[in-house]
Amino acid sequence: MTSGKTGGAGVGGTGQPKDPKAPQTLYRKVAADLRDAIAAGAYGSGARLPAEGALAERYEVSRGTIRQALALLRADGLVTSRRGTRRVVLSDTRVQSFAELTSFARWARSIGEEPGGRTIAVVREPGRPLECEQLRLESEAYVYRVLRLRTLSGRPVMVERAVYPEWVGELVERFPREADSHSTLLEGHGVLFTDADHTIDLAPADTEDAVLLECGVGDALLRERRRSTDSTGTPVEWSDDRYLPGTVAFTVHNSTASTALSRRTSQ
Amino acid sequence: MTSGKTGGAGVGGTGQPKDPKAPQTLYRKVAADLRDAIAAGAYGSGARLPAEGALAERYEVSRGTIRQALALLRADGLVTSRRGTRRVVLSDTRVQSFAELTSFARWARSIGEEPGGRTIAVVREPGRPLECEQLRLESEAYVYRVLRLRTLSGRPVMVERAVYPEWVGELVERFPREADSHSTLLEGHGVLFTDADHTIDLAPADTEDAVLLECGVGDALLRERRRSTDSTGTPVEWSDDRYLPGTVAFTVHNSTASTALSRRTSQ
DNA sequence: GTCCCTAAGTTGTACAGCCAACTTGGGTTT
DNA sequence: AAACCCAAGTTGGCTGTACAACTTAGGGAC
Repeated sequence: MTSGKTGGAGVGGTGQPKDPKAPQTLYRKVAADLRDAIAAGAYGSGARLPAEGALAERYEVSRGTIRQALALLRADGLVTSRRGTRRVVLSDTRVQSFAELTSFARWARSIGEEPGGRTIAVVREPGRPLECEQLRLESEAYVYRVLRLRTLSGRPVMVERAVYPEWVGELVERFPREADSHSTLLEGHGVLFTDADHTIDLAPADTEDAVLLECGVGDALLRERRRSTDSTGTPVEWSDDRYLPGTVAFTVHNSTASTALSRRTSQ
Repeated sequence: MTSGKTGGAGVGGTGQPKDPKAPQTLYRKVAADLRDAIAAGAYGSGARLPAEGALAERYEVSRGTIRQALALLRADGLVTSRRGTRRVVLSDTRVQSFAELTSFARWARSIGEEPGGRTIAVVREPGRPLECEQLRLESEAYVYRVLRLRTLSGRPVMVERAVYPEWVGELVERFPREADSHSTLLEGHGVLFTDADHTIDLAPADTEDAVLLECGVGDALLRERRRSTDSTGTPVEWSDDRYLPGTVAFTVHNSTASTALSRRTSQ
């Protein structure tokens, strides 16, 4: 490298819409550029990536920055990393990871379907013990409970029972009934999701589920319970989502390098 | 710090059995020690961790090493990390993450249950198209197909249909029929799992499932399909596991910082 | 008392360098 | 021909430094 003041030798890839909330740091730009390059087939699946040093020269950044960028790809399972040999491209499919999972609407659009949402009911009442615990509120604290039916291209697919603490619920209450995505609306009000804990198992449909999803009472549904928190670790949402069988599957990549996925005994 | 040659001011925590395969690097030791401290309640849930600089002094390592250690805890959702303020302890429950998930036996023991396994059948035959694709073999390549019934304290809980490429299958074929854990046996032969992709959804029991799990044909089961690879990215195992409802749930932590979890349309 | 601003503390980003551990390929030896 | 060994290349681990971005608490102005 020559001087290293005016950085950037083509990191402004135009591949996909960037997450508006992600800070535009050097290593994120490099990671995004490498993602684009891999998705575009610049390095075929199974090909070996250039050495870290070579990438550092190309992007005119230090090797440490390159390593930060590659760590992101590594965590998503896009590339290997083994001491002694070059990194290898594992998958050339794009992973949207976090944002896609926290928002039903964003996920739906990413697979080319039209998301829909209809709010059935919003009530404010004292939270149940489990809910208060999940939201880290003192028991009996008031919460907002929102029942929504989610559709994919008009077809009912999922029943969402979300619970919010008061400071969030007051916002959600004012959202339009037909709003596509509560999470993007919340972002507009400064409520950001940064972490989520998911529990995935199987639950029988109750009468409400059966009516909304047009299935039989007792039919098995795929259930995802989720607690989302903001950057301070404060719980923002606790939700119980139930999907019709065959409409959705959950995928996880985990590695010895990072990522927490685990089994749990039910209840 | 004074000289920084003879390292280590008490990183030899004796909390839990260490993963024998994880290299004993400095930052892993620090991370393990911090995990132990958190689990032991040294910093109550919600407490603020010491600053990185303070930890660096205490452990007599550089701040960079501390940051590597904290990144591990961050990825597991144990602590927050926000610019400008100290890290906050989020959860004081231990997460075993990878090893626990890849091995049914290890998971079972971690929750205090006695794992059991009975191999029903082992056959060598040409792989089906889906299987060959998952294992990255040319189509029609020979594979080993292993059917096992897994029990928890004697109770049948899961049917495992694993498919291995020949070089692995030859090893598995020689394992005892009642072996608890194939994955630990494979480790003994130098076959290490480092990455896994999981797909979780719901599947109806076929006649074989019904007989083994003592449930009705067509009953809904929680299905986990998993492809595990070694450190070079070579697929080592492709498995279809079906759990009786109510016996297990899958949990994931994901954050904007790392981790890939996503929805997928079924099939 | 309330508001505002500043300063100290803390984490994030980036850079540079050094050595260890490991892989690979090629040449040498047997 | 096969086995062996060595050197070059590459990633992992660790240290040190510097600055930017952000939070928080406390003091001062009003």
